[in-house]
Parts: sequence; structure tokens; C-alpha cells
Amino acid sequence: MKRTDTKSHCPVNFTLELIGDPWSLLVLRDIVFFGKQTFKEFLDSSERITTSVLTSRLSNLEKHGILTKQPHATDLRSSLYRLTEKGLGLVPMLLAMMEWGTTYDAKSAGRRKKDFVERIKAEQSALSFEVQNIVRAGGSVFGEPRQ
Amino acid sequence: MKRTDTKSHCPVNFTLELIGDPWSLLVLRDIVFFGKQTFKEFLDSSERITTSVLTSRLSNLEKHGILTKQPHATDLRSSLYRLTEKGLGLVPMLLAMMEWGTTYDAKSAGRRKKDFVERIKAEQSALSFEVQNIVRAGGSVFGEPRQ
DNA sequence: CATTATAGCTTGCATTATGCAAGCTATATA
DNA sequence: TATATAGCTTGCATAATGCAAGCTATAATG
Repeated sequence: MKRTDTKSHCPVNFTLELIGDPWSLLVLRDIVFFGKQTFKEFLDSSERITTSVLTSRLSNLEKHGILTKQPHATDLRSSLYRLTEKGLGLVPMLLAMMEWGTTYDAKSAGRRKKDFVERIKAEQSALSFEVQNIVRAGGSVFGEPRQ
Repeated sequence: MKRTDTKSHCPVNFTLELIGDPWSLLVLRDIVFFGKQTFKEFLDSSERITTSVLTSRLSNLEKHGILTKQPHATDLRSSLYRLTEKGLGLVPMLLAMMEWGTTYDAKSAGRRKKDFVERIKAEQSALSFEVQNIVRAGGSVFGEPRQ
């Protein structure tokens, strides 16, 4: 079974099957946080994705309507990759990942990033807190409490 | 290079390296949404994780302080897996994934799940909207606008 | 007490995805 | 004309997963 074969119709699983590989979200991060748009710019990220994997990830993201590939305005060799509305819909997930990673990675980040993360924390939804309290107390969102 | 080797100290990458495999988040989903706590309960999920992979994922999540393994109160064969505060910190990410998956998966979900997702959408942060608008306009969070 | 079932873990092999290196085509630049 | 760049493709080694089987300790059943 391939990693992206449909294993269930749980929405969390659906999301994982589309963008849960080790690289797709890093490409989306590069677009959202750093404004990258071209193959070369993605290639230059500090995680050192290889050309073969990048080609595969970009084509997959385009195939699933998460980004579009447009011809570059002046350079015919190049293309511009931009987020669709579906891709923009992943911003809350990226913010949540950034917040968690910043909180728990021993290597602390710069001032600018920390300020941004403080805003994410400050705007955390009441629903998130509610769910955390339920689970902390031994319950769950759709299940009955156990203890 | 292993998938979990440190490739950078970007917080998004950090999060991916800890829980970005195809299975860890499904275990966390089972805890948060369905109140599962034991090996057997995780094994029974509709995605059909195998025992070998489940063992590996649980031990990894415990190693990283995302969940704890406690002896079962009455059954000495069994253990209870519960989220730590660090694990609870992933709730916003799970909610974001659930919201996106429900919105874009053709197979629609039940009424109860949809109502929940409506609440996630309703409580989406002002920051998320702001970032979406910036990116829609060709800019990015930490970069300069391009067009 | 003997038998059977269950919880969790381990192993072995096939398949899939990624890491890495190299090279290829078309276009741009000097 | 020569060289550099953008993006893509291929081949091979390694890592992770899918799948099947079996193993140990404990629980439940007669």
C-alpha cells in the first residue's frame, strides 16, 4: 500500500495523505513565511531538499490543487508557484506547527519569530483550550470520559 | 540521512521531524477525538496500523515526551497511553488538520463532526486571516512582498 | 488446574519513498 | 560563442512501511 492510498475518510488522515510527507509542508512554509515562489528558491532552503524530491512534491501539490504553476513573467526557464485558496487554507495548520515547534525546540529562535509566536499563542481559540481541558480530564471530543 | 535527523532548526521542520510520519498524528487523533488509551484500541483504528509500526510510534512519542505510558489499573498485560502537556499542545494543529480535511475531502462527514468543524472555522484567529491576506496579495510573513 | 484468549512486542521479507550524485534540455547572460 | 542557470530526469543505496507470523506474560474460562 502506498503512503497516499486512501486508508480512511477521517479528515485528519485525509490531510496527512495529501501533505503529510516530510517535504510538502516545508515548501508551503517557504511560500507563506518567506515568500518563495520558484524551484530554485525552494531548493535553497536550509533542509536541502533534492531536485528529484522537489519536482515530485511540487507536482503533487499542483495535482491536488494546493498550488498553481504559472510561467515566469520574463524568464522563460522559470515558473512561479503560488498558493490556491485550498493551499491558503493550510495557514492555520502551519501557524499551529510553528507555535508548537518554537515552544518545544531547545534551540530558540530570533526575536521577530518569537513575537510572532506570541501572537499565535495569544489568539489560540477557546475551542482549543476547551478540548485540551477535556482531554486533560481523561475525556475526548467525540468519546465518553473514562475516569 | 534518517527522516528524523535534524535538518534545520525551523520550528515547522522540528514539528515534522518529531510527529510528521504517517502514523503518529493518527494515534494522537485517536486520543484527542476518540479517547483511546491502549495499544489494542489504537490497533483497531480504521487505518489499520500494524503492530510493529504502532510499537515504534508509541515508543517514539513517549521518548519525545508527547505521551506517557502508565500501567493499567487492573490488567497487568495492558498499559495506558496519555498525553502530556507537550502532547496537548498539539491540539490546535489537530483541529486545523481536521478543519482542512473536512473542507476539502469529497467524502463528507457526519452532522456531529460538521458542527464541530463549524466551530473551528468560526474561531479561526485574526492572525490566520491576516497571513492569508498577505500571501494572497503576493507577500509573506517574514519576507517582502513581490508584486 | 488446564485450556484458550488477549495485550503488547519482535522479527523477517517485500515494497515504497527518500538521500545522493550525476547528467540533460532549454533559456539566459557575458 | 561560451558559460551559467532553471527545472527536470535517472540510477543506485538506504530507510520506513506493509504484511505475515510468532512470542511472552497475563487474563479469562471450563
